[in-house]
Amino acid sequence: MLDRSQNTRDAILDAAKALIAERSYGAVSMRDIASAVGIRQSAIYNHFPSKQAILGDLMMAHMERLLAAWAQVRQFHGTAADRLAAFARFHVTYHVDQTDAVFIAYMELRSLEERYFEAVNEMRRRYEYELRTILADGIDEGGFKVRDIAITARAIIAMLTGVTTWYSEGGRLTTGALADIYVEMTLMSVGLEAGAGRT
Amino acid sequence: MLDRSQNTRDAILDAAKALIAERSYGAVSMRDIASAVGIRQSAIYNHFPSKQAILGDLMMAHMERLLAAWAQVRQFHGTAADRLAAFARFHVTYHVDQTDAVFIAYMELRSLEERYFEAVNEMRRRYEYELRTILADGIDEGGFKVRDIAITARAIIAMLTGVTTWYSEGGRLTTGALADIYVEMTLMSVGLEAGAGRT
DNA sequence: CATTCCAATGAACGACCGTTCATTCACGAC
DNA sequence: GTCGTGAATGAACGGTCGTTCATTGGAATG
Repeated sequence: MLDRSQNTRDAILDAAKALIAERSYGAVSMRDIASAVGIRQSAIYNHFPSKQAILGDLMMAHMERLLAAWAQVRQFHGTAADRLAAFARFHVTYHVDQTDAVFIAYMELRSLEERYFEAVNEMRRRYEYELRTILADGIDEGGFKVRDIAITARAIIAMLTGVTTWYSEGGRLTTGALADIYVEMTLMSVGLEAGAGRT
Repeated sequence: MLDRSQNTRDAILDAAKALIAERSYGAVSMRDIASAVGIRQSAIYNHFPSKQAILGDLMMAHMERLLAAWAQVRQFHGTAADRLAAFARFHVTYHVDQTDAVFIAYMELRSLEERYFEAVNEMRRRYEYELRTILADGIDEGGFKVRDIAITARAIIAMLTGVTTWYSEGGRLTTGALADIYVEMTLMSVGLEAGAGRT
């Protein structure tokens, strides 16, 4: 029965994600993870070769899901302003539901062994490149005021990702209203008027 | 001779800051810190009652220095745009030189026992309030397009603080040029034209 | 010179760490 | 009914963790 194995494996990943986000990788033990799943520590090694592999799996899966989700949403047509708005809206709405994974992805990069680190970092670069392309197109089209594409891209991503550090469900705003605000700020931050992006 | 004690104490704090920023609180041992300073682990307890106290001291000192540095720079006169520009410039230039402390302050908040956590969080609120005041003034004066003061303040701080995650000395930009870009993006993000703030 | 005081030491503590391994167990395939 | 397979177990491993403590050493004070 492969199902059971898959479920236990996922349960381990889920428990590890929640625990590491709460306490950090170094502060979570295999015994903690096992007891959250309802098994003994040694049983984990039937599913993962090491503690590092759990962290590596978590971060790789997070970045892969992020890139795949963006690939489904991205559009090549429309003005650069439209595509920037779409990017901002996607980033905020996607990340708001994944605060644990985002937190780990940003905080535990340094806890990763090189083999995982390189792969995760490469995916981060690919994601950032998507935004850089939009900014470059916006400059070509004429509407964007951007002094430095690399810095602007990172500044926008930092601004948008910041939502995960304070957002909590059941706050005063819906996800949509929250995204509206971030979309507008993003557009304005590259010199566009409020309301420029149609998305 | 009080000097020697003070120096050893500072050396412990400096070593802990660098090590924790590199590896995280949970992954740094008292033996690691001691050996970086050149003493034995047990000697640390002549200066700090516990490992937690070292982390607490680091974070409290960081926030106190930040608030004190801002208090020296802040101006009550000038337009809101000027003061926003001054805030952005201060935040970027100050944080760029303190990447270790900033990283710890953001990452290890959850590692802090409640007593320290409350104090540190209160100082963070005070700092954020400075920016909120500027935004509120800018709305009153008429020039700012801000849909939500709380979210805008956090978005701006996240954007500006983000510089610490990738900036490294000896990069292609001077600190001043870097700050110029962030100041301009900050002003535009609240709907001001590029070049609005005079600072 | 004698006294005080504090930083530093090295050994030890109980606890917990990640990982290994022989073994047990439940189950579907033949 | 037997076999093979893979998940789960509990005990154990060597090591490291934060912390304690009696002791030492070396200035500053009187």
